[in-house]
Amino acid sequence: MQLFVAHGVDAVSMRDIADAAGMKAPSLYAHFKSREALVSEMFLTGYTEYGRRLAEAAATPGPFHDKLEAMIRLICWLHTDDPVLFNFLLVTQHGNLRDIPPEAGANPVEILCAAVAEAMQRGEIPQRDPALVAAALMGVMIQAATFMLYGRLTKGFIELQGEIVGIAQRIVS
Amino acid sequence: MQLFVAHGVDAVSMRDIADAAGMKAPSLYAHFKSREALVSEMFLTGYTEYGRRLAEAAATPGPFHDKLEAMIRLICWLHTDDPVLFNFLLVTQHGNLRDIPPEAGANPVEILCAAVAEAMQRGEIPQRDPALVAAALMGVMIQAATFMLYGRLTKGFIELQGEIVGIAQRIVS
DNA sequence: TGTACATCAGTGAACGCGCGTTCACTGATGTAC
DNA sequence: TGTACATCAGTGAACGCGCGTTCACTGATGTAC
Repeated sequence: MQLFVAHGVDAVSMRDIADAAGMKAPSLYAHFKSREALVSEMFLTGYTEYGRRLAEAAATPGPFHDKLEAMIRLICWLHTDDPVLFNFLLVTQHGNLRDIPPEAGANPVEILCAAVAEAMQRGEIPQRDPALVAAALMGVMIQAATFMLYGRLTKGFIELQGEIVGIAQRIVS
Repeated sequence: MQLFVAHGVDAVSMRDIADAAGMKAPSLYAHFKSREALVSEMFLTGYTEYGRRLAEAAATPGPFHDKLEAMIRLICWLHTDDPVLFNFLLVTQHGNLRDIPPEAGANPVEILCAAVAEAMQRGEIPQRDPALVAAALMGVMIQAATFMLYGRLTKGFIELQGEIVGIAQRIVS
């Protein structure tokens, strides 16, 4: 993942990957059917794990504001805990998002959209286009991560957590 | 650009590009020094043009809220006017952003950051981390565009313009 | 304990392929006299 | 008007390279008797 983030997914060869893993290229084929399978398995594993965890946070009992805060804090924590994984998902999203099975279960985007839509139906937050509001919430996190990746934001998610929760609350208010 | 957006930048060969342009691959070298030069010239041209236009919108006279609204509406318009260019910039950002010269002049991100920071200094909006607030504003636009690209948001920027302006105003409030 | 065999992660060498790129050449168009 | 030449965007054929991938083989480890 470090290689993919540093050089871009398509600039990394099977030999590069094998080197980083301390083996030779042919050995990789004992673990992955093909290069494409390797990349998409890495992506899907991380992506669904994020989905699973986000679903937990979305299940926080109480009002929507609590759920939202739990989700935001979770994402901040995930980024801080394993920046390489987060950035890998960030950088490769456009190459892999097309092929994600649309099954809602463990898809972070789907989960956020659902949580927002539900809160609107219950009248906990003002009725707006739920997909747009979900996009706005995701956008804050993703763009903040992007700014960090390119050094435009020097503080990390841990320090910014509080401010981000504030922004999110205002978005849904 | 259509090819790049549809298949990903690295999946498109010089022969593909030449075909789409109604010529043969070697002819491309009369116009671009190399494949890399072709891609980065396409990116940089679009990116700086966006920067130029955004700088105009940021120069809207009056209070920050007017500037912000002008910028949001401009971005909505740019996306609607030439979705292929917008999506090209969206999808290729992570491959090209690293090599952008840091000269502030025509860099959309820089311009937004500067506008936000200035409004904070003048006390027009609450003092927060300007880079984070700028990231949040960009994030809304970019993630909305991403949702549209992957069919998760069926409405276009024209219809959503008003709601997006509202979200942006709440972010900086 | 010692011997024979099975297992299996890992490897060296090689494959065919499609890529980016080069280059001598073409042939239409413009220009000079 | 006709002829000779200059210009130059575009091309066909070919190049070397590094890629993903295959496959027969290795050699360490575990197991049966």
